[in-house]
Amino acid sequence: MDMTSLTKKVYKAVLSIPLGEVRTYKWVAKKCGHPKAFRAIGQILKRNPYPLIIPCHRIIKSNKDLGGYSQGVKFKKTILDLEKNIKSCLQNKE
DNA sequence: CAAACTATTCAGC
DNA sequence: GCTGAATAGTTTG
Repeated sequence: MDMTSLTKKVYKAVLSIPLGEVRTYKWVAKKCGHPKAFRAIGQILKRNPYPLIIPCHRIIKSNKDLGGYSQGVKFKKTILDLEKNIKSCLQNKE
């Protein structure tokens, strides 16, 4: 398990993102203490050994652009919409 | 150890 | 709004 300086911090940062919410690479980079490692973070997420335990689909570009996804941007969009649906369901409690 | 690659970001026009 | 250049870290040889 390559827990490099960024990897470890990125994991926690990404896992800290609320359901249905999205953060930018810069946001994660800054939270990790590496405000200029936004690209390296993308690399880690892309090559991350556990894409299932890491909500890497919640990471998008600063322009609100999806950016990319290890399993396909299309899938990423689907998950984002799905998470929003789940969030909506949780708030819709009577 | 050095080079190459990258799911990005910023600046200029 | 789009194109070009820059930056920082991971990965591979």
